[in-house]
Amino acid sequence: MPELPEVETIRQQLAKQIVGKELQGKKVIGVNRRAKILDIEFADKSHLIFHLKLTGQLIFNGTPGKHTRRVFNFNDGSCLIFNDVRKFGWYKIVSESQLKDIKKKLGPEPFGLTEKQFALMIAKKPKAKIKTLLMDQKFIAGIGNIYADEILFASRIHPLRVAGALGPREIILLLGKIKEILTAAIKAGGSSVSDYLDAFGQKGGYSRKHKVYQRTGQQCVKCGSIIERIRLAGRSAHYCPNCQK
DNA sequence: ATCGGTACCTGCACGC
DNA sequence: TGCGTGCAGGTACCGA
Repeated sequence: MPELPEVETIRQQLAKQIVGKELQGKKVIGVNRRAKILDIEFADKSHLIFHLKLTGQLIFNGTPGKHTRRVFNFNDGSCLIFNDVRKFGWYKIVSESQLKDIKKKLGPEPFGLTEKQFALMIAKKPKAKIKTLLMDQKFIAGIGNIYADEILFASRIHPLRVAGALGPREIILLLGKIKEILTAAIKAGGSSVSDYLDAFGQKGGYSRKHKVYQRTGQQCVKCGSIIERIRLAGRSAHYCPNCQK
């Protein structure tokens, strides 16, 4: 499930619980995130990294169930449960240099981007549809289907618009909304559409704030028009036909 | 080089 | 009740 806000929520929660503990004799010295990858860092410079894909969960001190793929036991008796209904998620131990290679292939983290940098990135992809770009992890890291839809609604940009057609003011607005919405979603503990749970097994509160995602056929909160859904690059795109041009 | 379509896997909601 | 269809927070791989 998780996109940047969900992985970041789990990261913050886990960091408080497991830093300083030992897993198979290796001391945890940090819990990091890059894009949608969660990274548990050990004192010996190895890293246990996870990608939760659509339905992965990491529950601290959870109870193993039907979809539990792995239980990680810490030296103090606590544990971390990895659940994944659809089995797309993965975890592996990597070295510092392997992790560096993985990170290198990803685009920039949204929060560090300046308007100038973002405008330059957009200018290099004039023909790409804007929603496809937002979800491209090599273009910008961490945004998936939920937040791409919500960000475009907040920016009043139609998902099929081509990047080259965005004006300078729209590009600045878009970057602002990317940061604003991701920040708000982290604050709310992410979005729970169906499977997502945080590291304590709780649902995220941001789903209640979705304005377009999975609101097909319902009224736009701004103008009352009916929210539409189209197919784009194999995914659903939800948008308000009146607000988003 | 960049696009869309498909595959990976399981479960759920819906219509007949 | 049961079956078939379509859909789901992601991404890798394929051929056009």
